[in-house]
Amino acid sequence: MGATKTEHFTEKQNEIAKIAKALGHPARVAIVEYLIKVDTCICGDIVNELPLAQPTVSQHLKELKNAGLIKGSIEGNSICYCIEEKTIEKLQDYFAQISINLERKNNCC
Amino acid sequence: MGATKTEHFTEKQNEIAKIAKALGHPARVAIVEYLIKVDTCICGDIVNELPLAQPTVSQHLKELKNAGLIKGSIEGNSICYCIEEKTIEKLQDYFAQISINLERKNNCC
DNA sequence: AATCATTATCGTAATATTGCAATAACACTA
DNA sequence: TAGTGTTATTGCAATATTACGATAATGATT
Repeated sequence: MGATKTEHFTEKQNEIAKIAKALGHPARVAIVEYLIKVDTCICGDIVNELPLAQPTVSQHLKELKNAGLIKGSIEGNSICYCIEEKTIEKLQDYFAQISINLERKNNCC
Repeated sequence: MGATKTEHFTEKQNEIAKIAKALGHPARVAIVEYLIKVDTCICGDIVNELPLAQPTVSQHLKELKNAGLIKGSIEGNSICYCIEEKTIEKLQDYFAQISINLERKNNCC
């Protein structure tokens, strides 16, 4: 045991969980926020922005990429990372939809 | 090592990461969706809705409660669980803000 | 070609998560 | 109070995550 039973849940549920999980670490939240703050794709400067060692940052970037939250393209001797807007949008839509459904709720608690 | 270095990040980043982490498992996404779908607080019927054993569900509920996504109140011999709307709102606001910032971005990729 | 700068991968240790059987705790009911 | 139904806790095994030193890989610079 110890492995998540993904097969029992819907594709959408697994998708949301995957994206949420990628944002389930403050370093990765910080990376995403930084990419948005600098207002452009960033080439070779993410490691210095974080209080973590280079391999650790690299691993976090990999996970964000794997979840589709960022994309990276090789640019000379460094790598340009930027936000994958579609995925952020997907999350936003999801929570917006949830909020709409919540408003219809007859608050019983 | 192995423990997250929360002390190096902002309170907001840790807060968002904590909520996102709680949603980083399809079973917990399913629980939240179910609580919203039934359109009311639900008393003693969550275990049957999930393809997991009762102790596992109980643990997931505990984590959702710990992250502030749901709240439970004792109601006779079962427990009423419902969505903590404030927390969902917090997430929604966060992603809405991010999306606004993204729109201002000069898309370079 | 040698060096430098940047990022990725490997290997490893510490810790956390996932899942469940067994059991406990609790309130209701007969 | 014995029994029933519901939820929580404990204890454990399997797996995943987090972090980083060492090292490799890659492209640019000299």
